[in-house]
Amino acid sequence: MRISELGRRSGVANATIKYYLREGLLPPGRATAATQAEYDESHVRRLRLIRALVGVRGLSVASAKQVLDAMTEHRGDTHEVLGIAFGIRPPGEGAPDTSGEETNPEASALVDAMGWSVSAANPARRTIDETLRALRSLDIEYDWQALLPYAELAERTARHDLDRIETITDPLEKAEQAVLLTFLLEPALMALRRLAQENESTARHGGGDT
Amino acid sequence: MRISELGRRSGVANATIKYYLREGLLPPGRATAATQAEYDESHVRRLRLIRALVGVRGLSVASAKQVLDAMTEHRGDTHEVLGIAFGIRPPGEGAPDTSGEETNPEASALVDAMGWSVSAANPARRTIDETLRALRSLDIEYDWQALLPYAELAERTARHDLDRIETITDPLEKAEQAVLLTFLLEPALMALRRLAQENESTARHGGGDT
DNA sequence: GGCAATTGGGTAGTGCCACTGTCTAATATG
DNA sequence: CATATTAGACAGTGGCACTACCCAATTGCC
Repeated sequence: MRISELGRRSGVANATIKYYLREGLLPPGRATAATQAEYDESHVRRLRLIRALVGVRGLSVASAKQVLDAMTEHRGDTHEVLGIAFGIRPPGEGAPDTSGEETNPEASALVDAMGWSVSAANPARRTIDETLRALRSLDIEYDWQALLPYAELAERTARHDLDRIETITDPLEKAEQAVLLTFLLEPALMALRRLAQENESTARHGGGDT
Repeated sequence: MRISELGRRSGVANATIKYYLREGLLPPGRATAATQAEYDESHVRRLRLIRALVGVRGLSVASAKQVLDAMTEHRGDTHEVLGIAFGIRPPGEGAPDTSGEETNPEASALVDAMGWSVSAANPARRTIDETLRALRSLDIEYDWQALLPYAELAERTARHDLDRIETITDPLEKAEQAVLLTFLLEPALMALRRLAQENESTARHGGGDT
């Protein structure tokens, strides 16, 4: 198919497709002439993938590209794909690596306490220390130990995630699902927490309606 | 104190403080003359709060304003504050309300199944339906029932959140902590999940190091 | 074969956002 | 009184995610 049909089938504007092509998010079609290229089902799918990561999850186009690249390069290696994908930080500050040094003592303590084995380079460590630092700068007493119960719940969540991914045999699909379930599910999980919070709050404070 | 000291003490650039004042995120100081205003500790704190919501959590300035407004207006009513705060959607699409109609059948089914009592207006419902729709548009079999185990974990998370908030007696602080723990903790919780995922993945796939 | 319609590819423009810089008149301070 | 600082208003900046336009080549259709 040509670009117009691709646009129609994926629900993405023509000009936007060209933009994604330029940015390398979408692989180019098979050129049949100077002004003609053939796209196929894989392009439609890829576009939906992009829209999901950018639109639903809210990743930046650049971050989405990294995720997508990791996904297609290391097709088989779920572990590797996730490793790269985790390096993506949501829109926010992004000081360069700081790798090597143990700059995140609280995350380390937490990881140790949980008996987890995770790379020192996992940027999630920094997120945790940053959050705790922010909370304390607001005079809220909060340290890694306060996160322990959450870590326990996160562990179960992760087990669930991995259980699901393991049911897939095709290594291509596996890497893809790993990324999708990790990233796309995040807003939904936070949404669940909010629903649960409202429920719990209602239950405790009585029906404080409005 | 005057603006320069406020800037020094909060670590926010002078011009940025003026910007926040203009946007209404930061209440104006007590004007002592046409070109002089007095700021106090509450301004320092508020600035740290803003930076936490905008910088760490990644809220937009406009969203942060809504949260902050809700927090200061309905000081006592934790339930109310959270209700308003939940209305904030992270940077992403934002179709207007669609209130009233039951447009989110999957979220509703989930809420029913969990026996939760949450307002039909809670925007988290939409997030859930959106996510599920996105997943299915990518040919991934995923419905609200697949979310049930996560909902169960979310419920426990929420209980924890509320437990902590209940320890606070001062209604002012209470509302503030509710907002902070709900919002600021989100990146940390997702970070925990990623750490747990890496750990679990390593445990299952053997030490697939790199 | 002729011709309107479509296409690829490139460049420039748009709108929004979160600041940032500059200017002015009015203090504050030594 | 001289110098520095400030509040407040406004214009400018840089980044991002598109979006519009243009052109030459090609296609489909009569």
